[in-house]
Amino acid sequence: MEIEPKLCKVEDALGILVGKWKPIILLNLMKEGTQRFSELQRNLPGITQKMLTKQLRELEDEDIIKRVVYPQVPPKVEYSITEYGKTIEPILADMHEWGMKHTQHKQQKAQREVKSVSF
Amino acid sequence: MEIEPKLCKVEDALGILVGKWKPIILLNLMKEGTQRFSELQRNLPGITQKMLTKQLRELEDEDIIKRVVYPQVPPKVEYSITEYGKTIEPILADMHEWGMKHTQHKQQKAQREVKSVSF
DNA sequence: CAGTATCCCCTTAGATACTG
DNA sequence: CAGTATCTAAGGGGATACTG
Repeated sequence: MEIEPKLCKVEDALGILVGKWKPIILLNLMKEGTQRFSELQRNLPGITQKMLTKQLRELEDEDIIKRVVYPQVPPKVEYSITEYGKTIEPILADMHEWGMKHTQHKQQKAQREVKSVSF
Repeated sequence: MEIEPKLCKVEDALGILVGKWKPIILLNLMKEGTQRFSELQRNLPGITQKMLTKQLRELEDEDIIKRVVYPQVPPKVEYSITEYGKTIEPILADMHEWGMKHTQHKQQKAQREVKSVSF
């Protein structure tokens, strides 16, 4: 690999994904496609309006998602992944895969530790 | 791709990398190999002892790095990437690559915005 | 419906000083 | 050398109420 630590851009990519709700928001939009604000809120149990708004704005600022406002009453706002945003999908997929293996790894480690102290 | 959002393990992988110094610590250990506490501190300008200790402990807890204490005076402690820890290297590489493209993307976007308001 | 505006808590991270 | 311990500031995130 050989990434020169001084020139490291990992943080830049990380910054997009960091935020309690960002990965799950992205996965939702990627899987379900375009959604309204209220739909997203329904699909993200526990998120508050404030947090949903904030995370969406940040993702929008990075060009990962697109926000379309329909000038009508009551308001209608739709969110979707941009073409550019789709380029981050493989990274999410890899992280998901690694995360699954890591869950396993930790379970195995925990098992070993239990055995070594039991008698 | 199709990650089921409810079963998403992205957060688990993300948790390993999140922390102001973790990516750079990992890249240093991956590139330079085994290093002592003081070497790491030298290679990470600006980090405090407290932060370095904390991030190292967290990475150690996740089995990503290994800590070896030599019982001598003055103390000598060496840190290195575990075999298991190396499995996260491709993800760092991908994030670095994506991060470089993202930097470009943002610059191009900024250029377009400057042009559209100039005359 | 799709947000703002407040208030509040907790965690993260930095600065600094101390120790086996 | 390789850490702890303590204090503090800043920000992330939650609960709740209000609005065009």
